[in-house]
Amino acid sequence: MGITKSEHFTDHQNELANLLKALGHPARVAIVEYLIQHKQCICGDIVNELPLSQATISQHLRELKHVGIIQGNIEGNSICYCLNPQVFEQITQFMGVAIESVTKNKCC
Amino acid sequence: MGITKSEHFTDHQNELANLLKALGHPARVAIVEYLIQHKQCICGDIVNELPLSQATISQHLRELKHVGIIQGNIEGNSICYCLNPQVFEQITQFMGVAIESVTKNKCC
DNA sequence: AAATTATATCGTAATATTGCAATATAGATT
DNA sequence: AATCTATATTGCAATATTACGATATAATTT
Repeated sequence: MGITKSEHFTDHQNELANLLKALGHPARVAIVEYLIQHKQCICGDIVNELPLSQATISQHLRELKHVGIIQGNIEGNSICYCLNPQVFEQITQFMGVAIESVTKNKCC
Repeated sequence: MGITKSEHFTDHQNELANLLKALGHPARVAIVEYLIQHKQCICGDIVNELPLSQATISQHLRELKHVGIIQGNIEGNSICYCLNPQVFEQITQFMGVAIESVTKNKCC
């Protein structure tokens, strides 16, 4: 079907899944890595850096923005994007719970 | 197109994206959460727990297994699945780098 | 105000994902 | 060996994603 039955899952499960899905594309990982490595984060720089068209990059940026991974601020006629640390902490917390669980009881 | 241009990205970017993508679905988050909460992790239990058909659960389990998030061990005629902590550590590390980067230089 | 620069959106084609019924496989039990 | 139980696979329909050219929008500069 291609349609995810979101209504059957908890808000937390849907939110976390949306975050992880947004990060689950190499171009978007590359964008986040670019933002990690550079203090300046003008959209055009990312377009020059990645082997994708301007339209495609813009689309990926919109997805990252939509789930709150990045935020964009208008600076003249360009847009400065930066990371929102909260979402990374949310993901880290989930990973931590998973790791802790496994160290406590390794069933197989 | 729907086709991701993996060849343009680094192995690390592709691997990380594949991991995150595999976790980027509420049913798979729910499966991982089930494995976190229970010591027993028989596939059939997950089928009973989640509002999806056996075929669909099996498909999600295969995806999680394929990227190494879970591993399955045969136990009689059923299969015991469990989490692989390494992948969670890999994700945590990336999140840590992102968080560290933002605290150092917040550009917007 | 016209031209330039930077980013977003639209439209569309190609491919991927999701979900399930039906069926296959494989170990366990009778 | 026939049956039962548990899981995987196949086939298919519906929907989502990815990518990009073309175009729109909006601020900047000439």
